[in-house]
Amino acid sequence: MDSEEFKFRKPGEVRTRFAPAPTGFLHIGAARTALFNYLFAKKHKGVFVLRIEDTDIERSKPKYEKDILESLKWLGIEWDEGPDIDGNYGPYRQSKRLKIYSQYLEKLLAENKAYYCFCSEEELEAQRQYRLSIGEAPRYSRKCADLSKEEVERLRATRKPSVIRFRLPAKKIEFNDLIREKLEFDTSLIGDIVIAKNLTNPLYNFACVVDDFENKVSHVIRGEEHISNTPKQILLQEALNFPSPQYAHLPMILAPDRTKLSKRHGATGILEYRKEGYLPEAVINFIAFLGWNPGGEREIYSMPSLTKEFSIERVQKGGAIFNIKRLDFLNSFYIRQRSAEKLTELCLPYLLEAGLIEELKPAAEPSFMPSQALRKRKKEQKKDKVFGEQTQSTQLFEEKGAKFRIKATGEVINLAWLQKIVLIYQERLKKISEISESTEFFFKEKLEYEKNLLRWPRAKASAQEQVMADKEIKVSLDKSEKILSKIKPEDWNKENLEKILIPEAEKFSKELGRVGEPAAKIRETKIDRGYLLWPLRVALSGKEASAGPFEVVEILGKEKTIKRIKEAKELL
RNA sequence: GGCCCCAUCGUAUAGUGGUUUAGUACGCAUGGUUCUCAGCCAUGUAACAGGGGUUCGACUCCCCUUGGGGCCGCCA
Repeated sequence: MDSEEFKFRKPGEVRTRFAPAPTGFLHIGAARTALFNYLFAKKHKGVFVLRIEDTDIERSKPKYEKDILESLKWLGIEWDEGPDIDGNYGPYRQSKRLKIYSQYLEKLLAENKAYYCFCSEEELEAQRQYRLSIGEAPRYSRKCADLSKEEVERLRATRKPSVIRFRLPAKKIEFNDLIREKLEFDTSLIGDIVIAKNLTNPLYNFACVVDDFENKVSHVIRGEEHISNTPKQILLQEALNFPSPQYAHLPMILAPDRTKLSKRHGATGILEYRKEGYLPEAVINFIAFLGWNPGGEREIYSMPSLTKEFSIERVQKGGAIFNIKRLDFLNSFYIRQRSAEKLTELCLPYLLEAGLIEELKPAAEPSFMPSQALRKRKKEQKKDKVFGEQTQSTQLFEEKGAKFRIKATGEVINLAWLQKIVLIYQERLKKISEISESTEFFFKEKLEYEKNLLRWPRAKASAQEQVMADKEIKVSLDKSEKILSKIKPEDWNKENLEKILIPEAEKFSKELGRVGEPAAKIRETKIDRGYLLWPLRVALSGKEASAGPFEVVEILGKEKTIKRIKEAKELL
């Protein structure tokens, strides 16, 4: 409570904090602030504190607190001190610390460093407009600054609305910003700021100063928008006899049009990125490089290497534009790094969500399970249904017998089969969420596509402008069907299929060639496997772009492959 | 309007007075591998905002202009 307590911070000990207001979802900018505080603390073997600044009772919402905690957890930004993940905030939520603030407030009042102000909001607004109109900074007139004790008592007794103002000393303030170096302010331009609505309702600048002191914060790393709050807070520290922490103000993160990042520019909440299928390591790597870089040419950094390399001096001063293409690049990189098991686990929720597959009904709940435990389990399952913590799929992985069913056909499938699909799309995914759209053809009963898609497009682009005729497509598909029908089930794998189909495709290219041209001439033309492989692949996938035909044929299996070829021929 | 902050390719950045015909990555373009897409490989594209100083020498230091941003709440 008293400034002696501050001395409990060991000399040289680094303590940083992230102090968000739960008035919105945790967005990219705030996440980076949290990251840099975390990195700085870890780099210096210090302590990272999380504190919830909910003094604005109107706008603070529990759902935002939850969102903040869950976002940080997902990103792997772990706090050493702060609320428990499951809602036990202890002293790390300002609304739980009102007594502490009121004590400091009374002290300031008693020392005449703060005073009650009874001016009405209308009055203040009129003043503000006036000062603005004469080209000056709006500043409080100090009308109530020198009210006598008796007058204050009288006014308070009448229950006239009041606030508490800080008698802000007019002086030149200079502080050293770790990123921007020397910053100077003339506080005579600021005026007496309101530090509390009343004894039990502190406002940001005041509560922040008290908490930074109480939390023994050594380094305040925060966004650029707080630069102008810093002189006010330093003055408050002086009045309260608190030591000043070191400051570092991070550059803004801007939208592509150089304006402030907002909802207009797509997803801004961190958890939205999770839902879209971004990996936390990609998001971390990406935001770490917004306004900072280690100086070398390495671009891929994990949390541990970031912790090792981070230095506040290398933080940029200018604002950084958020470039989603780069995030996508990093995300696809990290997707390619994941193991097949992990990636499949990540894809599962999307496949389920898209209604492509469903989980086989689990065995009925044991009847002896207490109803309370049952309800709790149901509740948790509901919460984590799709994009939560994926606890369900993890569990399923552990149970070897995990099975799914293709919704459209009712076929029972296992994880190994899903893993094969995921694997051939691993290098094609920018975001996990793309898995359902690009692989849906594996799960459909019947494909729907334009008949023209079956035509090999390169044939169309040839000099003669000749297109594969329907008849030729049919010949091509017939050929594929014939070849594939002869392959034994035990030979039905990618390597074998390739070994058989490639020579056949080359042979077919010579046989067929382009419409109307004599075989002799065609033999001279370049071998083009597309005449056989393209119609085949489209017949199986119904898509212009997909994974390779051999892989698709293998995974689809003989029966479905033949069926789809037949269905394609019916289109012609 | 006042105060404050910032400024290298489209984007993120390297660069801390001569090593720079300014490097890297993303993006984009072209070519190769390839039935397609993706991936991979190769090549290319593109920047020191402008003007004054200081200096033998300036992307690097100083000033001005311009441009961008932040704050000026009984929000944080």
